[in-house]
Amino acid sequence: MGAEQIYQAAIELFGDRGYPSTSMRDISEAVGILPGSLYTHIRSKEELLLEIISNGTDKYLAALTPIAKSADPADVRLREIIKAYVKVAAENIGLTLVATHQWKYLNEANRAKIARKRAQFERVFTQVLTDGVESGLFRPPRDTRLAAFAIIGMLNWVPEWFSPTGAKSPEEVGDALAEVALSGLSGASAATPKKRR
Amino acid sequence: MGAEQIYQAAIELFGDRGYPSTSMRDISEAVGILPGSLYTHIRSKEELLLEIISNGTDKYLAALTPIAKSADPADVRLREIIKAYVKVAAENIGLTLVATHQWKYLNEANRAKIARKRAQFERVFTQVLTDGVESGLFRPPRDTRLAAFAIIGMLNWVPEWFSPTGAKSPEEVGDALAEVALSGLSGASAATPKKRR
DNA sequence: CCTACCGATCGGTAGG
DNA sequence: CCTACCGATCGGTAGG
Repeated sequence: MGAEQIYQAAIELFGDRGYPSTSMRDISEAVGILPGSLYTHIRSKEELLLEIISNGTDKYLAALTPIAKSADPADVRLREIIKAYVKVAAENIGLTLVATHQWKYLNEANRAKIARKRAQFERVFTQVLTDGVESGLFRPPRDTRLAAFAIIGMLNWVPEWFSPTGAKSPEEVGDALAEVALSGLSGASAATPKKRR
Repeated sequence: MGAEQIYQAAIELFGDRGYPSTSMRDISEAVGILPGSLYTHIRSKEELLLEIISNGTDKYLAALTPIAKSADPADVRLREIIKAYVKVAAENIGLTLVATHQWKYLNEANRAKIARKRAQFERVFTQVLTDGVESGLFRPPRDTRLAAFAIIGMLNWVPEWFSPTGAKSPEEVGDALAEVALSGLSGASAATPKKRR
């Protein structure tokens, strides 16, 4: 038995009930030891949260950054980034919920560390959007950062409704969201991307 | 002095720190009375949260439902719904954050009440999307509910980044988000809606 | 609206 | 990893 089981239990519990209303006693019950014994494996509740959020954000950066930096056209890159996000989110719902929302409960120093990673995450999107505008693939939006927030918001909402046992696969969800982001809902089928396989 | 000040203080505090980590003592300090005195005006912390979320959700339903039911074409309705959402969100950031995220902390009976209102909110979007497909204004999406979640997610993210003192007005933000939702990022300017005034 | 207080629960530790 | 416990804080109440 090790720290790993404690982290896994904490991810599920923090994701379900939130950090402040998950007690160390809840976590200790989930892993089957007594509350005080947790502290052989971890330093504090705060450190547990920091580690989870830090790893979670890193997982997204590792999945998205290579796509953003690839040589593909910006529209292809945006589509792949969206699909990659949905895939990671579908496989890590609890982790994603914690990383997206619960950094607010970190102390100031730790929140600053995570803020840097979050800014990096944001830059993945603004970079691809800027590239797309410069290469003439995207209409110049009124504000690039705002357009990035539109896409990021769409994605951040996924773990709130996606069901691993539902009818839609992560692939299908990613395709559908990429279509909204790239072509919107209205307009002719000319803008509709061809189904690839 | 009355219950109103307590509600206002609770909205700000719940929005900033979250429900579980806001204490009744925090709220009592914000309104300038002692903790026990709160209970002359409110029944419990739970009831305070329920009232806030219920009113918040009602505010959105009141703003969006009439637009959804209007006789305008579906694309116009969707644009107006998005703009109305952003306007309400910009004027009620704390309230919106609480209503969107903190219903999870309600007990089961109260959570069920709010779930009904949330389903109604969701139907505003699916209805307009369905209308748009039937009238030929929208391309048939792979899944209407999923397309609705894309738009809702985009909107739910707004209170996380919108700044009332920032450069963009709610109007501008609403226009920009409506453009992404309706036309997407890529494609010809033919799909770009004309600026209206 | 205050004084004074309740039992429950919190994160964490000393000492084994 | 357990026993036993710490001081702090929690939502809420009785009685005025």
